[in-house]
Amino acid sequence: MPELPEVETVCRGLSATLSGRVLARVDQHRPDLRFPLPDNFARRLTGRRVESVGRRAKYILIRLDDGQVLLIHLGMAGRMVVTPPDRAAGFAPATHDHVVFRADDGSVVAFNDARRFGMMDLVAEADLPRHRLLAGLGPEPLGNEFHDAYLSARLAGRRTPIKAALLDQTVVAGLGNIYVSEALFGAGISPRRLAASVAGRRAERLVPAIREVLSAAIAAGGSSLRDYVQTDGELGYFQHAWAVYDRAGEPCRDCRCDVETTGGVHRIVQSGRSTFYCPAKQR
DNA sequence: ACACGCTCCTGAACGC
DNA sequence: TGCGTTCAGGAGCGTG
Repeated sequence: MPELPEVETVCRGLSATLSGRVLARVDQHRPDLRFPLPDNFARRLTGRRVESVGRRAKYILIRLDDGQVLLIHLGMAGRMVVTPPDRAAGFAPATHDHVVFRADDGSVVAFNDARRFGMMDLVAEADLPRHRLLAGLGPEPLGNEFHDAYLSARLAGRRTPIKAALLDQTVVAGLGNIYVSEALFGAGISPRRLAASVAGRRAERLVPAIREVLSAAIAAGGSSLRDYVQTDGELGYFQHAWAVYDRAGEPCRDCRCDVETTGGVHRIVQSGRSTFYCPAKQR
């Protein structure tokens, strides 16, 4: 269930494991994930040195020494399961380990994705900006290009709920269902409000609210990075003390209002997905 | 350009 | 115990 903070943490873990290492062996166990894997996928990766591991939106970018970039999206259930060298002897792929990377120090990284909503591609660095999966992405929410003037401009004229607009990766790249609910709570904005009406003061509140929610989750992920690398790659959401997400009927975080009369956190469905919010605090 | 619904797939959590 | 149903999630794609 990875959104930007989870992907960022995965990247950091992968960087610690793979940066500078040579991919000694790559095993591909099926021809496709959500899309077909590239031709000669395993062969093109084998023997390549990993130069760096980066991120764009929810995509992992693994740069290789021949100018190729391995592009990975974890979809909804994808995980990168790291097995360190001292435990890698006799490694056997688990169910749904679709691609297994072995580094020259003995580390094993398995891409496990039961639902196969994940994606991988292998592209030349020069073609990255034009790649069909990356070309339309909006700015990074933690970057300088994301500010209230930009957001107001992008939301102007849009007659869809702000919840849906923030899930649109061309508006801002990296938010998912959970952090959108959390950010709107932080900004005191109702998820039902039309996107076009989020301007001025509200946009000024929303941008920092998004940044704070993501930054806090990344910080929480950083603290669990050691576990992530050393154990089984289990990687749920870090911030399980959510303010509103998955808390229907409970008081929102720090809520002073009476649950008996307000009903607490409300759950509604927008665009077929759950949204959680506190009507007393979000307008 | 924008809005919306459908779809991919599986495991977990339910109800009977 | 076992079966069936529902739900969760990201985002590309087709249609209006």
